[in-house]
Amino acid sequence: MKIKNYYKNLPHKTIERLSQYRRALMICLDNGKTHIFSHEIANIQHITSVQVRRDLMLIGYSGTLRKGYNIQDLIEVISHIIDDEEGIKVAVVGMGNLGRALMKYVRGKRHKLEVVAGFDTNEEKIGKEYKGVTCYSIDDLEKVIDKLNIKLAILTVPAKYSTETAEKLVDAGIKGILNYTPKPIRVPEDVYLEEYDMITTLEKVAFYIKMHQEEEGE
Amino acid sequence: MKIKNYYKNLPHKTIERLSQYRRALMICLDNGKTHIFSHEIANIQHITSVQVRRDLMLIGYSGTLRKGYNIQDLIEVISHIIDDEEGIKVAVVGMGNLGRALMKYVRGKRHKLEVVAGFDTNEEKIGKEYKGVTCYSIDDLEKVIDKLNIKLAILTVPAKYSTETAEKLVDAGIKGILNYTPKPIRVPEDVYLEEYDMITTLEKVAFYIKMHQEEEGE
DNA sequence: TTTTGCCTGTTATTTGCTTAACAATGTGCT
DNA sequence: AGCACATTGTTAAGCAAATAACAGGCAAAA
Ligand SMILES: NC(=O)c1ccc[n+]([C@@H]2O[C@H](COP(=O)([O-])OP(=O)(O)OC[C@H]3O[C@@H](n4cnc5c(N)ncnc54)[C@H](O)[C@@H]3O)[C@@H](O)[C@H]2O)c1
Ligand SMILES: NC(=O)c1ccc[n+]([C@@H]2O[C@H](COP(=O)([O-])OP(=O)(O)OC[C@H]3O[C@@H](n4cnc5c(N)ncnc54)[C@H](O)[C@@H]3O)[C@@H](O)[C@H]2O)c1
Repeated sequence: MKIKNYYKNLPHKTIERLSQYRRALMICLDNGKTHIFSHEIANIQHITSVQVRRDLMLIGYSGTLRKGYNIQDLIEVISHIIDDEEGIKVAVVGMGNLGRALMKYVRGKRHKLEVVAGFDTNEEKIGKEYKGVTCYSIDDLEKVIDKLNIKLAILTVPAKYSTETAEKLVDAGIKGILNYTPKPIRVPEDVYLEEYDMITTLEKVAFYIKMHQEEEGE
Repeated sequence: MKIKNYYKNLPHKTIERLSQYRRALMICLDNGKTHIFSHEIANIQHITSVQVRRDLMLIGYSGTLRKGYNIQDLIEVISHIIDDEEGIKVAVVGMGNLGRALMKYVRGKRHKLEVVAGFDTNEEKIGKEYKGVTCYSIDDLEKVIDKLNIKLAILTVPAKYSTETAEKLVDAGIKGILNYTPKPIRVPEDVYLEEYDMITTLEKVAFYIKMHQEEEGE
C-alpha cells in the first residue's frame, strides 16, 4: 500500500490542523451548511486560507471551484485519514484532579477515542467507577491493557512517578503516551510520545507579557 | 536598552526550554550539586547537548571548560530573563473541573506566578474560596483585574463562551491569555496568546498509533 | 459571447529552528 | 613539560513548516 506511506509524510502540524478542521466542519454541518470556502475555514481557525488549501492539497482532497468544499465529504476524508477504523482505546493513568477532569472531558467527545479505564495506586480509588469508567490498580496494568485492548495512555501521575509509570506502560504494550507530567519521559521508538508541560507554557506567556511591558516603558 | 531587544529575539522554543532547564537545575541544586555539564542537562530533558549549549550561547551565559555550568548562577541568569521582577498575577477564568485542577496545581508552584483570583458565572461558586483564592463574578472582571493588577488569564470556560469571555478579558486590560478551550480566540496584537487543544493532541497521538500499526501489518 | 473576478491548487521562496561540524581551550595524565 | 581529550562556544548546513507568488478554470455579469 502506498496510501499509508503517503499519509505518513504529512507534516505533524497538518495532522493537528486536520483534527481542528474536522471539529469546525462538524459544527458547520450541524448548522445546516453543506459547502465551505477555504477562507471560511481559515476564519474559524484564525489562520490563512492558503494554509487551509495547502493542507487539503496534501491530503489530496479537491473542492469545487466557486463552490468550495463539500463539508460532509471533507469530514469523511479527514476521518478516514486520522481515525482508526476500530477506534483507539484510552486509559487515564493517575486519577487525581487532572486525570479526573480529563476523563470527564474526553468521555463521549470522540467516538473513535474511548476512555475505557483509569489506573491508580490509591486503594480508595481502586475498584470505584468514575463517569462509568472503572479505576483499576496499577498492578493490573498489563492485564487490563491487554484485555481491553488499550493502546493510548494519558499520564497524569505525580511527577516523581512519571519515569517508572512510563516504563510500566511500555512494558504493558501501550503504543502511545500523552504525558501531562512536567517530567520528560523516555519511550522506545515504536511508542509515540507527546508531552505537554503547563508550567512551561505559563512561564512563556508571562515572559512575553514582561517583554512587551519593557518595550512600552522604553 | 538593547538587552531586552536581545532577549526579544530568542526563539520561542528556547524560552520554553529555559523554563524547563531552570526547573531541572533547581532539583539538582537541592540535591547538592553545584556544577553541571551540558550533556547532563540534555539527559534530563531528553534532548541533545548541542541544543543546550546553543540555548545558553543565545542567552550569553558561559560555563567553565571541563567543569560545566554553575547551577546557582545559571538559575539566576535564566530567572533574570524569564521572570518579571515584581511577579505576574494570574486569574483562572471558568472555575470548572479543569479550572480548579489548574488553580490547585499552579498555586505555590512558581513564586513569580501567583494565582490571585478565579472568575465564574455560577452563583454558587461566586464569593467562595478555593485553595485560598476567591472566586469573583465575571461581571467584576475589569474591577478585580485592575485592583489586583492581574496580567495573565487562564481561560477554562465552556467553548461556546470562549469568544465573548476573551473579549471581556481584553477589554479589562489583560496582557496575556492561555486558552485551554478548544475554540480559537482572537486578541489584539499587544495581548500575547497561547492556545492548547487537548483533543487535537489526543487525536494526533491516536493517528501516529494507527500509522505505526498499519506499517507493521504490511 | 466575451470579460471580469473569485476561488482552487501548485510551485517557489523565506523563515525559524535543529543538527552537524569544527575550532578553541584548559585539565589531568604520563 | 608535553600530550591526549573532554567540554565549551561558534559557525555552517539541513529540515520542516509557513508564506508568497502565480497558474488555471468556471460562473456570473456585461
Ligand atoms: N492539576 C493540574 O491542573 C495539572 C496541570 C498540569 C500538569 N499536572 C501534572 O499532572 C500530574 C497529576 O496532577 P494532579 O493535580 O492530578 O495530582 P493529584 O495528586 O491530584 O493526582 C495524582 C494521582 O495519581 C495517583 N498516583 C500516585 N502515584 C501513582 C502511581 N505510581 N501510579 C498511578 N497512580 C498514581 C494518586 O493516587 C492520585 O490519584 C502531576 O504530575 C502534575 O504535575 C497537573
Ligand atoms: N476538563 C478537561 O479536562 C478539559 C481539558 C481540555 C480542555 N477543556 C476545556 O476547558 C473548558 C472547561 O472545561 P471543564 O471540564 O472545566 O468544564 P466545566 O463545565 O467543569 O467548567 C466550566 C466552568 O465555567 C463556568 N462558566 C460558564 N460560563 C462562563 C462564563 N461566561 N464566564 C465565566 N465562567 C463561566 C461554569 O460555571 C463552570 O464552572 C472547556 O472549554 C473545555 O473544552 C477541559
